[in-house]
Amino acid sequence: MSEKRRGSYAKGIAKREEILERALDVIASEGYAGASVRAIADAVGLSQAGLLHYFDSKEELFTEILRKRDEVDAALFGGVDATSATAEELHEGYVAVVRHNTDVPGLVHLFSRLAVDAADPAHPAHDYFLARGAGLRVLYVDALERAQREGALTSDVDAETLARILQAVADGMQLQWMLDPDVDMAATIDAVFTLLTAQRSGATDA
Amino acid sequence: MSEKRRGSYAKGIAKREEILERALDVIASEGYAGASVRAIADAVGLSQAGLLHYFDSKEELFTEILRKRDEVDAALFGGVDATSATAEELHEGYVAVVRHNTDVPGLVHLFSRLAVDAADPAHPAHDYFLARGAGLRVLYVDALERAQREGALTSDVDAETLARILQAVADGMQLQWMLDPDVDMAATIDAVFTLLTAQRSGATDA
DNA sequence: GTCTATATGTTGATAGAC
DNA sequence: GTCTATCAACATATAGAC
Repeated sequence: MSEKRRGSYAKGIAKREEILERALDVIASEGYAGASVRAIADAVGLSQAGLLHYFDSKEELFTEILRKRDEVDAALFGGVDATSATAEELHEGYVAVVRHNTDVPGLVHLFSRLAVDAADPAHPAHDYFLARGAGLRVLYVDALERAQREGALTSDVDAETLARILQAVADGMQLQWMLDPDVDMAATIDAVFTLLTAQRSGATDA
Repeated sequence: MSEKRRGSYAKGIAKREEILERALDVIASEGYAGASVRAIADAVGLSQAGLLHYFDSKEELFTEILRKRDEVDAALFGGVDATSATAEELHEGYVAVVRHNTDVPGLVHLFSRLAVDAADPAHPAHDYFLARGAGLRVLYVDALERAQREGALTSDVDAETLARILQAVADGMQLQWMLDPDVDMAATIDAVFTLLTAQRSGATDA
């Protein structure tokens, strides 16, 4: 999982993890303002060159920070690990994550910024975002399809598309929220789930 | 509407517009790759300094390019002008715009990039995005509320929130599409409208 | 109004001492 | 493994000639 690292073994890898965790904390609490390598270096108590000793480039560094964030979030809330969540668990987990994001504006900013930069296939975050999105959607589709079969969810739209919509709303609401922190991201996500579940009476009941 | 411009009058303003239109074409066709002022300058046939003669800064330049884009789009599709669109017209217009965006990846990229940068209240695009979002939502809310009163649309979620969701899906789908151009933005937007309209049988009919 | 030239700043990355 | 020092590569913005 970390094959391309240099001659450094356990010690170096541990330090690398430590750096990422520290960077995560700093960005979360102090925000991301076009964060440069130097800024992160200062924050984690290393020189700029010292920091880049552990990462091939700035872009890789930031990509790894996001990866570490996912890891931490997955541990806190049932992330990509939860293989067989119910739609209700999915709903609650989703809202919980979004609500939590409100407390880490710097990470939201970093995520959005990299999501745009990652459009370039040569950017290290390109594959990260592709894999992340695909992974999340697999998780969603699984839960959504089950809910659809149980009639607890609309079947007017296929689960794959529903998953994309859920992801899009989350990402899009982050943009709105960054622009105006008064916007209630969690409430809006919640409303989407209302839309998905409210209409099961249509073809089934009548 | 353009009061802060310098001593230049009609002539200068016309040139400014010409620059923006040209820049729009170039970015639309050749893409936006972290486009610098110099790149735009080359494209429009001016030196970098010559171009900045018409704009206070790079950030203002790019903001104005987006503004011009809105202007052009509003003329092509019923944009912010259409005051009393029906939900159906809204639906069609929305999908048409999104479909059109597929042909101008550079503009989509620029838009997304600036949407992130505009999180900073000091960025010239901050007010632009705030006003743009608010304007679009007023338009949507108007049409959505009317449709809700007619029972053609779900009333499980208030129109204001629905408008935010629609906006979020569009912005979020752009991120997904930039990452993977195979993603069908228009179809996904279409599915959202399906969600909004499919469930009107719930409380009303039964 | 537009150019050339340049001031000024910042960044990411590297070389080499310790 | 970490630092200091330094580099080259831009970028934007400005000054001043034409």
